[in-house]
Formats: sequence, structure tokens, C-alpha cells
Amino acid sequence: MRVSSKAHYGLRMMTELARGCGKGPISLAEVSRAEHLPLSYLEQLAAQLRRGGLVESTRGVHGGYRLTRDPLTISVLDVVRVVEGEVTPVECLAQDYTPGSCIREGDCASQPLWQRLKRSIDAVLSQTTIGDLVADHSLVQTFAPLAAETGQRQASPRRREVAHV
Amino acid sequence: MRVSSKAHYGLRMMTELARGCGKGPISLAEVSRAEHLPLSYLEQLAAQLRRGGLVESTRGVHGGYRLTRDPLTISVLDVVRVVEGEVTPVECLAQDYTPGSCIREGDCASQPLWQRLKRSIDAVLSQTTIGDLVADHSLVQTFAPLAAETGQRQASPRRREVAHV
DNA sequence: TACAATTCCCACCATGACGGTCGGAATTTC
DNA sequence: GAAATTCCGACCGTCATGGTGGGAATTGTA
Repeated sequence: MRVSSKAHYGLRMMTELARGCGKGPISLAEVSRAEHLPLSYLEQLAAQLRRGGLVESTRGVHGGYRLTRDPLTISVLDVVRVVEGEVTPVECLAQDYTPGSCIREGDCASQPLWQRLKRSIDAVLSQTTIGDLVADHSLVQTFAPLAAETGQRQASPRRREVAHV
Repeated sequence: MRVSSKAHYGLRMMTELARGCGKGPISLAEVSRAEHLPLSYLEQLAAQLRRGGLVESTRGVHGGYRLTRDPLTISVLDVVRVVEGEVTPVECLAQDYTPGSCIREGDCASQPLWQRLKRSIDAVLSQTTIGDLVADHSLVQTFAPLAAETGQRQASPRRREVAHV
């Protein structure tokens, strides 16, 4: 039950694009710099987002990507779906599920449970938009310096490696 | 955002054990027969469930496994946790998370979102118990023959392979 | 026209989790 | 002693994931 890093990256790229909304396209090089994500990986990601209709691209020198819709109308679920495929706890609840693939259907005691779970997840992820994330983030940024002074853990002697910041 | 088959299997084994509640231990051979799951794999799974304190075992000829608690007090979340580890959309929300592993903490725009998601998932999975699943299943069983006669899809010419029934 | 900055596309790769198998030891009952 | 069990550890193939690299095509700019 984890959200892939790819989805995270996608979200971060989207918020970055949302931030530059209206000011012409943003190049992946800029996104890469801002979010410390590898350019070549962003390329793949951006391609998916484009095919998913969430962003559009301009090639050439001052090219880059921009959102196709208002950030407040793009839900996190939209992004995750495009990047990870449909978000569902079990395959038999996906729309593209071929009936008959699971022999237990009709006899499955837990399907109703997964249905509830899927609905619940969908609800949460569709309520928050990219616009919300950007707004929250600038808020966090504002208060970050204050918060930073109070806390002083960071004792962890042996931090687990985590992908790209 | 998928639930592993391992968790499924775990759930199925648990419901099977719940069904035989009170009638002495149930051997993995029986579970294997009833649920069409490979015995050797069940052994591993059962070991995890035992270490997680959800079942207890008796060795020897009439040995097997039994639940340690009333099925109605064992939530699906309990089982999934034991089998898959803590269920959380991102590592930074797990209890065993070492602060400092993620450099973005305190600056992360999406953490509140993941928090909401985690709470939501936890809620759904902790509401349903193994006992509920058993009850639902016997209900389904009762009506299954009727339902089976009406539907007649099964046209799917090229069904995707799905693990162990 | 040359060049630089881009997107675009495809192939490759290393790692790890997952689902699963196998062989054998220990335990218990008959 | 033999059969039925749990128990344990090693191994294995496959697949998704995260990531790199090379080279096209496109476009603005000097």
C-alpha cells in the first residue's frame, strides 16, 4: 500500500509547473534544478503526463511544459492515475478488468471490503488539487524558518538511503 | 496502491482458521486444500502470522494452527500489517521511520495529504474483522448458485494470468 | 546558416520485492 | 518406528521500479 516515488515525482513536477502558471512554458531543466530530480527521468515522466493530457509541451529553445488546466481543477488522483495507472487495491476493481480473470469473483468474501477501500482512497486523493498543494507549500515555506529553530533532532546516526531528496 | 497477494493469502488463511474456530487446530494441508494455495508458501505465511501473534501452532500429528483471539476482534488491518508490514502510503509516516531520512520533511507540501490518506485507509481496514469476512462469505455462498445461473459472460478470450485462483 | 536549447523516443540496466519451491530438521501422536 | 505436522533456511525466476544514455527532431537566436 505504497505510493510510488514516480507518483511523488510527478506530483512535484506538477506543482512546479503550477507555480509558473501563465509565465510561459517551464523547461525540465528548471524543474530538475528546483526539485533535484534527474532530468532524464523527468523526461519520461513528462511524456506520461503529456499523454495523459495533464500538460502540454513546446519544443525548441524556449520550450518546456505547461499545465493544460487550472491547477485547482487537477486533482492528485488525476496525476497519480496517469503516472501509476488506475489506483485500486485489487485488479478486479479496475475498469479495464476483464471479467473472468479471477475465478473467485462472485464468491469473494473480501471484495466489498476492497470496494470500500478504493472509494475511500479515491475520495481523499480527488479532494486535494495541485493548486492546493502549491498554496500549502508556500504557507509551509513562510513558517519553516521558525519551525526549524525549535526542533533539533537529526541525531539519526545511520539514515536509510532515500531516493533523490 | 495495491494490496499484495500475500496479504490476500493471509486473509484467506485467517478466514479459514476462523471457520474452524474451537474445533482444534487446522493443518496447513487443510487450508491448502480448501483455498487452493501452495502448502510451502502457506508455511512461510503462517510463520509470519504466528510471529505477529495472530495465530498459535501445535506441532506433531494432529497439529496445526488456531487463532489466538476471537475472529471478531481481529481486524483486516491487523492481518495486513503483520504480513505486509505497516500500511502507509509513504515511509515517512511509519512509526519506525527515522526522522531525518527524508530531507524534505518540514518542507513537504504533500505530507498532510498522505496523512489524511493513511488515516482513511486505516479506518476502512480496521473496521472490518476476520469474523465479518467469514459471515459475509457464508452469506455469499448461500446466494451464489442463484447468481451464477443469471450471468453468462466468461467470453474473455485471453484472460490475464492470475495467481492461484 | 550554424548552434544551442529543448522535447522526444528508444534501448538498456541494476536492484529489490514478490510469489514460489525445495530439502531437511524437530516435534508429536499413533 | 512411522506418519503427520510445524519449523527453518536457502534458493530461484520474474517483474516493476527507478534510473541512465544516445541520439534523433524541433525551434529560437546569433
